[in-house]
Amino acid sequence: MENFQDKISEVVIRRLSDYLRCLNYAKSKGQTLIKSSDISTECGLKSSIIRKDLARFGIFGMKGKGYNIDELIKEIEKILGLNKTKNVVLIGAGNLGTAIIKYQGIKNANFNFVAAFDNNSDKIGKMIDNTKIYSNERLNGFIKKNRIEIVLLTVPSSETIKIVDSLDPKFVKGILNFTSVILPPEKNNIFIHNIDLAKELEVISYCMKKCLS
Amino acid sequence: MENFQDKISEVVIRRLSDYLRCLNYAKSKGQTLIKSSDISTECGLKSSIIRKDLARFGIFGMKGKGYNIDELIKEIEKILGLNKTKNVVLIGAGNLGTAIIKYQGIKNANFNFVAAFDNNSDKIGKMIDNTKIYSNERLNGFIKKNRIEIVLLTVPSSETIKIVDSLDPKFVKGILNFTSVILPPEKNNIFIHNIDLAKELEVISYCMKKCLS
DNA sequence: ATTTTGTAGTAAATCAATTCACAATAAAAA
DNA sequence: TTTTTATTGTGAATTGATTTACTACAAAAT
Ligand SMILES: NC(=O)c1ccc[n+]([C@@H]2O[C@H](COP(=O)([O-])OP(=O)(O)OC[C@H]3O[C@@H](n4cnc5c(N)ncnc54)[C@H](O)[C@@H]3O)[C@@H](O)[C@H]2O)c1
Ligand SMILES: NC(=O)c1ccc[n+]([C@@H]2O[C@H](COP(=O)([O-])OP(=O)(O)OC[C@H]3O[C@@H](n4cnc5c(N)ncnc54)[C@H](O)[C@@H]3O)[C@@H](O)[C@H]2O)c1
Repeated sequence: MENFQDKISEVVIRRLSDYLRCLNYAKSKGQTLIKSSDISTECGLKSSIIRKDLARFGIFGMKGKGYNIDELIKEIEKILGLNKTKNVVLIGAGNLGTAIIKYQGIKNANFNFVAAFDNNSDKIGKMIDNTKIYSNERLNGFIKKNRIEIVLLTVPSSETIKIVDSLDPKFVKGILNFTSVILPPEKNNIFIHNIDLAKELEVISYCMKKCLS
Repeated sequence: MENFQDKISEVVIRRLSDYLRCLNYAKSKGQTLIKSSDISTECGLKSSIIRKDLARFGIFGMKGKGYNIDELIKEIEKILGLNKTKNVVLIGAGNLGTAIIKYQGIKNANFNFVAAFDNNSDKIGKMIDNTKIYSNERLNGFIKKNRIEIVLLTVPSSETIKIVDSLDPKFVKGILNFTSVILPPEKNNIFIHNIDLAKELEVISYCMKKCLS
């Protein structure tokens, strides 16, 4: 249904993620149908682009009525690959890593937060909430055995490259990189996204300046 | 120099931030000149777009030689508004907030991390590293007195809207919102950027799926 | 039945971003 | 000098994304 697709750009995928949030919200209020114009106000977009985005993936609504929310959620989840649970580990259980481990948001939905890894012997063997911290040495065995597909990386920046290069692309398909080493969008067939606090601050800084002029 | 500018899109600003990182790296290695093609390999872009981005802001290199690194850094910092220090506070000194407070990365450069705020009496008055945690009640007075321009928001999502609406746009010009409530890019004349972990995971999930097909 | 209403679907038009391709020019080499 | 070399700067071409504007339906109202 969405595989006779040419090239989908990342902005489209980001919009689908917005639609999904909006749909779940509408559903939580008991709605069962939604108009493209409702999604559009909620997400700050033109309604036509929403219809176009959906049509592109072979998703159609009912003329005069709108889209069926449940169906739409299911379709978008399928497109985003959220219909199949993915196993996730975190590497580097420091300040940021601990915050993420404690954060419940990830454990919902379709991401199965399995374990954390660290190389500090004070931390190895401890639990953070329900998540056990293992020694880094067991990382690759664990990834293989537990079919880990996603890695959250929160080690010191000096360790970033070494760890990324050690991950087995046979299993690991995606990395969310929180370190300040900016990695390319793909490396060894693993997709990488950088969460770059410095860049976000710089963008905000620019916007603020413009607003004054 | 950069104000007879029409409309600059956010992607250009994000690229400037990339160039800056690349330039600082080259500088740290002792280079004084850099070619657009060097920046281009480092940032994964075509060299022509780098030259075009820079020319657009009235920044020019030397034909046959390249760009002067120091000058380029200074110009980009000016464009991004990094030449003037900005005061920053964090609201919500919980798990994530504490990690950010302890993170040294922000304190460098041009962001002056001033204080944290919380409404939990167990936390008020304590220090996290060198940052003091104040009561939320003192927030607006503090913002006014200390000319706080940027807020990092790490409160529980249920508190997000209330706090955003309480911030005085006379002083606060930008918010980095880490909560799971997604805010519009601008509200009450304050620029807002959302750092949305769920969305990043969804995008990664999509990329992974595509890679398998 | 027939008309009206509301909203989806989409082709064409517009707007925006990127890349190409090459002239301009400064420095280095001959 | 003159020639060669390297790299910038930029108009034109291309590619991509968004918006407009209108048609096609389906349901509701008359
Ligand atoms: N804290 C933040 O808010 C924040 C913000 C932006 C970026 N970052 C980045 O996130 C990363 C982590 O920051 P932090 O503040 O949590 O640092 P931290 O020092 O508190 O945590 C790093 C953890 O990684 C562990 N570690 C070190 N080497 C390791 C290895 N080879 N394998 C496994 N574990 C290893 C350490 O034992 C430690 O527990 C850094 O790269 C930092 O630049 C942090
Ligand atoms: N921890 C993460 O990795 C992570 C990741 C993504 C998003 N988030 C989001 O970040 C936010 C914070 O997450 P957390 O894990 O640090 O939660 P947390 O509960 O540990 O921290 C929240 C802090 O805010 C304080 N607080 C509550 N109400 C307040 C108010 N009105 N004014 C000031 N302070 C107030 C609390 O006392 C607490 O210290 C949440 O919205 C969460 O959804 C967290």
